[in-house]
Amino acid sequence: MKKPNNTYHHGDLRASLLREAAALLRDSGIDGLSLRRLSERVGVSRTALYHHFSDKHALLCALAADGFAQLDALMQPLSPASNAPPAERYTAFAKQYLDYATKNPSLYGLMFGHTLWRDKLADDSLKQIAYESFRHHLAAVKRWQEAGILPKEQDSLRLTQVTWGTLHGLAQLVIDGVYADSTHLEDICQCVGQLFCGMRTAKPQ
Amino acid sequence: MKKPNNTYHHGDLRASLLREAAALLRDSGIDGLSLRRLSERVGVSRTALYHHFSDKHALLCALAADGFAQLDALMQPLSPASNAPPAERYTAFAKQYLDYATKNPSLYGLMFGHTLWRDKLADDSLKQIAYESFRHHLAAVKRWQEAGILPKEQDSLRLTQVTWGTLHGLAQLVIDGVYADSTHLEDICQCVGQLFCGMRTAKPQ
DNA sequence: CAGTGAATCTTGACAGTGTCAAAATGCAGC
DNA sequence: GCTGCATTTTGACACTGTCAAGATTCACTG
Repeated sequence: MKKPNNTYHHGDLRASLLREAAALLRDSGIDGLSLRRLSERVGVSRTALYHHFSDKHALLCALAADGFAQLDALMQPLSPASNAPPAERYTAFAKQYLDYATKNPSLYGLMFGHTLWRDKLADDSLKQIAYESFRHHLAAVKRWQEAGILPKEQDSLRLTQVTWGTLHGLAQLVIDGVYADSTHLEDICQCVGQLFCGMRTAKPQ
Repeated sequence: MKKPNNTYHHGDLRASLLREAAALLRDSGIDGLSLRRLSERVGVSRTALYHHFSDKHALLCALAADGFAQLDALMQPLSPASNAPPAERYTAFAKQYLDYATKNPSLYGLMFGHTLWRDKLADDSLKQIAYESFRHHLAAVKRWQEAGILPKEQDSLRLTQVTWGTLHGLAQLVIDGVYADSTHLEDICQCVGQLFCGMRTAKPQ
């Protein structure tokens, strides 16, 4: 009886939900992203969502998966060689990672923090894209080790975990504003680059 | 009219709330810590808490402050010199930090993640103890720089931010089980130690 | 000891949340 | 044109944090 207009079936609800959810997340943070507010914003009932996502967590997983895809794409073009000194190249890489994190704080917090992983709630597609992103990072670390940018004697897997851990930890600290603010981001990245590549001989390719 | 027994005034409610809240946090995680469950567990009304904490966030801040105190105390005895090689000393330090984090995952997540900081909701006592903890770490870094354990040429503040960031990021990754699991914690810490102290000459004191 | 004020605790209520069951609606195919 | 199915809605439930108003007890003053 209600809604006699031709839009009972929304047609593209899943995509609309994701789009508006991302906007809501960006504007109001993770706490401001409630299903009622989202559905109201999309112009649909509160439970319409359940025919496209099994759960609220499923929606959040999809958002996080998009975030990983963005982050992965962003870090891809970093691989080509340049003739800058190793430390500077790694510094630029760190800067790019931290820039993405600080420019999308809520999304970044969703991708990692927010119980998605802790409670085994991450669905398979999220796991897949997240692990793929890690494998890309691992491959880059191996390349940098062979190029003499990162220490060759370290196990590549451990080194990847540590370097990613460093970037991730710094991102969190800067986002939350606990021990670092974004005004000194440049200096921090430089310190990271020198620490990881510092003593290494510049041996470009 | 109710509760004719002599326990209308609980007498030590604030402390009891904190104790049970910590237990609830440990057992059921951050999402399982609701004020109703907590008050029921303490045996008191749902709003009794509001006479001792202005807010739920205030309670969480108090819990987090306790966590910082524990972490700070734990890392204090690490300062005395030993004659082990630098990398091993730092490895042990990292291991201690990550052990605390992984053994108290929910509390650690509360101390950092959980919007306490992001939304400027941290009250002054929490800020104070957290910053004090950071200053202790900074002082330790300076000592280690002078002892030749950490690179002397780096700015101490930046170096502290980076080293803490590394430990923090690894803690998060291990806790959430994203890219690292706790079985390889030893190896990871070793990698950290060698990375930060690796090329440095062993110059104890 | 009586009595008053403040501190503490309880009950009732409200808006908000995620989610399930059942009914309503529109689309595609026989 | 009718039937089955996917989609959407309405109603309801248990749960959350928090406020206002009343009940109870403690500490202190006269």
